[in-house]
Amino acid sequence: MDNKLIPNVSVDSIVFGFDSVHLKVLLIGRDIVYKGVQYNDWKFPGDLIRCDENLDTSSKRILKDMTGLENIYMKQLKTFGAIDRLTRKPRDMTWLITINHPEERVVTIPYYSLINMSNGANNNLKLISNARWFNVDDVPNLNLAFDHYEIFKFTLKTLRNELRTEPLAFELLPLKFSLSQLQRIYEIIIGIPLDRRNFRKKIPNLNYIVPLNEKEMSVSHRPAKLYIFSRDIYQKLKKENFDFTI
Amino acid sequence: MDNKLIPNVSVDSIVFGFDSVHLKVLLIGRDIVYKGVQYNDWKFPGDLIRCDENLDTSSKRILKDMTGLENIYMKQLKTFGAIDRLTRKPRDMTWLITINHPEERVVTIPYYSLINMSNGANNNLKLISNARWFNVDDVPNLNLAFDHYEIFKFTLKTLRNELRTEPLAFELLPLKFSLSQLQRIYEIIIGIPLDRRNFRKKIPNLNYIVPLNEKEMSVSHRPAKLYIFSRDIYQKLKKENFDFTI
DNA sequence: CCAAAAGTGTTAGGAGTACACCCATGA
DNA sequence: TCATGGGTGTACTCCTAACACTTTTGG
Repeated sequence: MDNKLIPNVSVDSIVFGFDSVHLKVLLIGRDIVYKGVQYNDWKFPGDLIRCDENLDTSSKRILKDMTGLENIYMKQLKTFGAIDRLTRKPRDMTWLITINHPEERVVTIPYYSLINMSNGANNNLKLISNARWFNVDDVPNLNLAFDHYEIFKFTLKTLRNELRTEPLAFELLPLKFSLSQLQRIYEIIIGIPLDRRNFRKKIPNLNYIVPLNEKEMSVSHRPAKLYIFSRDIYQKLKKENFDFTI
Repeated sequence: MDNKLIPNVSVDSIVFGFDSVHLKVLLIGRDIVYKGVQYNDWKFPGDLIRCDENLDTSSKRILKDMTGLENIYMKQLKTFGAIDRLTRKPRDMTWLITINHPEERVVTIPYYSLINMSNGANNNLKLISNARWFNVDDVPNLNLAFDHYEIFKFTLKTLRNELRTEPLAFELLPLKFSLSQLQRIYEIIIGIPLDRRNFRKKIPNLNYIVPLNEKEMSVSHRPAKLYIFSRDIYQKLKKENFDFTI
C-alpha cells in the first residue's frame, strides 16, 4: 500500500471560528474556467485521501496543507455520497477532470473543526491560500462548489445540537475567557438570548469552569474576571456521573 | 455510470430488534476457509456499493438482499476507514480476495436500523441467509469479522444517546404498545431502572403518545391500555418549539 | 463625569424524585 | 383464590425563569 490517492473517497473540513462577536466559517476561493467562462466560487478545504493514511490523519493533513491550521478540534460527521453531488453544477466537472477521472463517483467525509480566531490562529491563512472567513449567516449559498452548501447546513445544525451536550464552546474561546464571552457563544450558536444572572448562577455548579485570580486588561469598562476550562475535571465528573447512573 | 461496484466504499447495517424483553442485534454467519483452516464467524450485513446508487439506497438494497428486511428505520453513522481494518485478522483476507482486490483499501459507512421483532418481521430471515439475532450483551466479540466489534460498540453507544433526544423507541415497538413496554425499552437501552409512577406521570404531557380505547387481549393479568405514537403530532410540536425558541 | 460592560438576589412556579398499595384478568 | 403485571397520589426538593440596579474601569 503506497501513498497513491483513493479515487472514490475524499475528506472536507468545515472550520468554524469565533472572534468574540461572530461565528464564522472558513472557505477557499476557487478560480476556474469551464467552457470558456470564468467562475470565482468557494469550497471547503478538502481533497481525496491517500491509501496510506487513516481518515482523521488525512483530514488533518489536507487542512494543514490548504490553510496552515493544525492542532485543532476535529470531529467526523456523516458521509455525503449522492450520485450527482459532483455534477449538479456543470462547472464542477473541472475538478473531476483535474483529478483525472471524469464521471467517477466520489463520496466525501466531512469533519468540523472549531477554533478561536483572536488567537493569532489565522495569521498563516492568507500566506498559504486564498482562504477567507465568512460570517455563518453570510455564506455564499449559490457560490459554493459541489454539494458544499448542503454539507454546510447539516454541519451547522449538528454543531448547534452538540453544543448543548458537549464542551465545544471552550474550543472556540481563548484559553482564558470571561463569562460574558462564554454566554455570547451559547447565544450565537443556539440562537436565543440568555438571561445574564441565570446564566451566571449555573457556573459555580460546573466545577470544570475554574475561576482565575486574573482580570481583563486595558478595557475601557469594568474588567471581567477570567476563567479556564479544565478538561481533566470535566472528564472525571462525566465518568462519575456515568458510573453512578448505571 | 453503470452499476459496477465501487471498490473502496461499502455500507454495513447494524439492525437492532426488540422482542418485548431483550434488545438484540442481527448478525450473518460466515463460513470461510483460510490457509486450510475453517472459521465460522459473524459479520454485519453489508457489501460494496454500486456506482449507480446513493448511499441510503445501497444500504437498503443490501440489507434486503441479505436478510429480507425492508421498510425499516435507518440512520447513517460515522464512517470507519482505518488502514488496517480489513487485515487485522488474517482470515478476513478471504473477503478481499473474493471481491478481487487484495490489499485494497475499503472504507465502510455503517447504518443502524431499528425493528420490532414481535411483528413477524423476522419470518423471512432464516429463509434467506444464516442470520441470527444476538442479545446485545452476548455479541461474540472475538468472533466478529473485520472491525465489526468496534463498529458495534460505537453504534450501541450512539443508540443509547440518541434514544434520549429522538423518538426512536417507537421504531422498536409494535404499532400499538403499552406503557410498560415503552418503559422497558428505555430501561434496557439507557441501562437504568425507572420508577413506574414517575414514568407514567410524564406521558400525558407528551401529546404525541396517543391513548387508544383498546386493551391487551388474552394476557393472564390485568390487561394494559394501548397507545400509539403520532409522528404528525410529534413533528408539529417539535417545529413549534423550535420556532418559539429562536 | 460619562460610557460601557461587569457583577449581583429574590421570588414563584414547574419538574423531578422517592415511595406502597389496590385492581383486573386467566388459569 | 392465586399469580401476574397494570394502574394510581402525595409531599419534598431542586431547578428554572423573570426581573433592575450598582460597580469598576478608561477616556
